[in-house]
Amino acid sequence: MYKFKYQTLFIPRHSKLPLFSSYSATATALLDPLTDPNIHIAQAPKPQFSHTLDPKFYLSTLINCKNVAHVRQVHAQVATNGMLVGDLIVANKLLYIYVQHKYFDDSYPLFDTLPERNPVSWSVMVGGFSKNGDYTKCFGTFRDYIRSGEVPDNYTLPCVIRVCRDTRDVKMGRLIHNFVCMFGLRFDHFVCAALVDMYAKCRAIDDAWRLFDRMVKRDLVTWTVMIGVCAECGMANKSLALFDRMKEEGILPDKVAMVTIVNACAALGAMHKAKTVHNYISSKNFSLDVILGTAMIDMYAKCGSVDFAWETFDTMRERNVITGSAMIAAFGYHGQGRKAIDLFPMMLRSGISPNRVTFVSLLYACSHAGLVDEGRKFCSLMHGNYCIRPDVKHYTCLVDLLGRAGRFDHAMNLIENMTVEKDEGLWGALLAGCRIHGQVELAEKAAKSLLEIQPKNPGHYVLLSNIYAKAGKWGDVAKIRELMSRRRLKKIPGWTWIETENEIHQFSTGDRTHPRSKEIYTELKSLSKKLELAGYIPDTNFVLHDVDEELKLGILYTHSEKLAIAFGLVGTPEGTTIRITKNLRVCGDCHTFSKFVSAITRRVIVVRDANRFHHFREGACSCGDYW
DNA sequence: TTAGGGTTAG
Repeated sequence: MYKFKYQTLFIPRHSKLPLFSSYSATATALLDPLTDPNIHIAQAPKPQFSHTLDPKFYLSTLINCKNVAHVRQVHAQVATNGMLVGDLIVANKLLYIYVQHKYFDDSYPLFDTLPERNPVSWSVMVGGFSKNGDYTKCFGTFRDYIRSGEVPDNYTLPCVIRVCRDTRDVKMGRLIHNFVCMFGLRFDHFVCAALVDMYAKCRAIDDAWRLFDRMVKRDLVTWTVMIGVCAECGMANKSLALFDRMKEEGILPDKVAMVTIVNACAALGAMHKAKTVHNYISSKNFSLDVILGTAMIDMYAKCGSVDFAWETFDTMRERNVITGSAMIAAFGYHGQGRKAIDLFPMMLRSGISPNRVTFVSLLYACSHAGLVDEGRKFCSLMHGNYCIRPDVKHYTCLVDLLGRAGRFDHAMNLIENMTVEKDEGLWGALLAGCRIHGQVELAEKAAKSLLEIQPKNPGHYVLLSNIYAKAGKWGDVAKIRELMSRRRLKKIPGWTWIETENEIHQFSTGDRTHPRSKEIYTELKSLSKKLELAGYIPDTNFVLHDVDEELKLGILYTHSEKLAIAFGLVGTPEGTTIRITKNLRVCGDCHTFSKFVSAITRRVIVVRDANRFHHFREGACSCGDYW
C-alpha cells in the first residue's frame, strides 16, 4: 500500500539544506507508517515534500511527527524557508514539542535565537523547566521574561507557582502572588487554582482557605486539593464536610477525589463514614483499581476493621507491592502478626517482590505480636535475599521487637553498631520497651538521647515520668515535672473521638460539654462500682499532676477514653462494637479499665491510639498488654 | 502556537 524506497535517514541538526525534495502525499499519510513498531527510524521512508511557505502545513506536519528526528527535519526545513522569522506560531510549536519531550538541547538554542518572542514562547520555556524540575532555569527564564518588559500571563504564572509548591518555598510563593496581583490576575481561575495548591502544599492553610473561598469558580481539582490538605493537617472531619459541600454545589467527584476522601476517612478512623464512602464508591460504579483499592485497605485498617480491609484486598483484581504492604501493615496494626507473615509467601507466589516498606510492615507486625525470631529472620532475608540495607525504620522495628521481649542487650548491641543515623523514633522505641520492663537506667539513657533530638516534645518527658512513677521514684517524677515547667512544656491534652451513625463526638479529660454529659457521668459512676466489684483497681501512677490521691482518682476516672467509652455504652445499641480513636497512646489505667468494661458489658471495644489498635474482648486485649 | 492543580503502603 505504501510504495517507499527505504533508506537511512541522517539529518544534521539545524541543517540549512532543504531536506524534502518533492511533495507526493499529505504529511499525515506519509508519517503514518512510522507508528508501526516494526519499522525503525533508520529504515523509515523518506517523505517526499515540496517547498511550501504555508505555516498551517508545517503545524499539521509537526503535530503528526512521530519522533524527534522528524521534528528536527521539519525544523530544518522551516529554518530554510525563513518561517522561524516569519511565523512565530510555527517556532513556538517547535519549541513546545521539544520541551514536551525534554529535548532542551534543541529547545534552548531555538529559543535563544528567536528573532522575536511572544508570551507563548516564554510560557513554553518556563513551563518546560518547571515541569522538568529545573527550578533554577525556570526562575531564570521567568526573571528574563519580566526584565524583557513583557507582562507574564495566566499561562506562565501557574508554572512558576508550581515550582514554589514543589520546593515548598512559600516565601517565594508569596512574592509571585504579589506579582499576580500586580499583573491583575488575582481572579484568574488557573492562577488562583495554582496558588491554592501551592499554599496548601506549603501548609499555609489559612492562605489556601482565603483564596479558595474567594474563587469565583472552583473546579473538581481545587476542591480535591482542599479536601486533601484538610485531612493531612488533622482536620479530616472538615475534609468530609467539604466533600459533601462539593457535591451540593454540583461537582461530581472522580476517582482521584474518591481516593482523597478515602484517605480522609482513614485519617479520621471513622468506620461509619468509611462505610458511607464505600457505598458511594459502589453506587457510582467506580472500579476498584489498584490505587483506590489500596487506599480502601488502609482506610478500613485505620478505622479498626482488619476484616473489611482483608475483604477489600480479596476482591481486588490487580494488586501490587503497595497493596501487599498495606495489607501486611493492616494485620500489624491489629496485632495479627501471624497473618501478616502468612501473607508474605502469598505475595511472592503472585510474582510481587517485596521492597523496603514491605519489610518495615513485616517487622512492625512481628514486633506488635511479640514474634522475635520471625522478625530476625525477616531481617536476614531482607538483606540476604533482596539486598535491601536496613534503614532507621527497620532498626526501629527491631529495637521495638527486642525491647518488648526484654532483650535489651541485643537491642543496645544493635543500636551501638548501626551505621545509619539514629532518630527520635529509634530512641522512642527503646524507651517504650524500658517502660514495659521497668528498665529505669536504660530508660534514662534513651530519654537523654531522645531529648537531645526533640527537647520540646512533652510526650517524651511524660513517658520517662511514667517509668519513674512505676518504679516508685517520686523524686525523679518531681524533677521531670520541674524540668517540663522550666522549659514551659505542657503535657499534650488527650482527646478521644467516638463515632455514632451520623456524628463524631469528641471528649477531653473531665469534659462536661457534651449534651449527654449527665448520662455519661451517671453511666461512669455505675460502671465504676461494677468494675471495683470485678476487681479493677485504679492506677493513679498514670496521673502526672501533683495533686492528692482523691483528686488523682477523680482525674483518672474522667480520662477522655473513659468518657468516650461511657458514651459508647449509652449512645450506641447494645451489643455493637464501640470504636474510639485517641490522639495519644492509651494510658495504662484506661487499658485496664477497657479490659474490665469489655468483660462486664460484653461489648467489643476497639481503640485506635497513636501507635496501634487495641481490640478489647471479654476482658483481654489483642495487644497482649504490650503497647 | 502555549498553561496549572488532586490519588495507594511503613
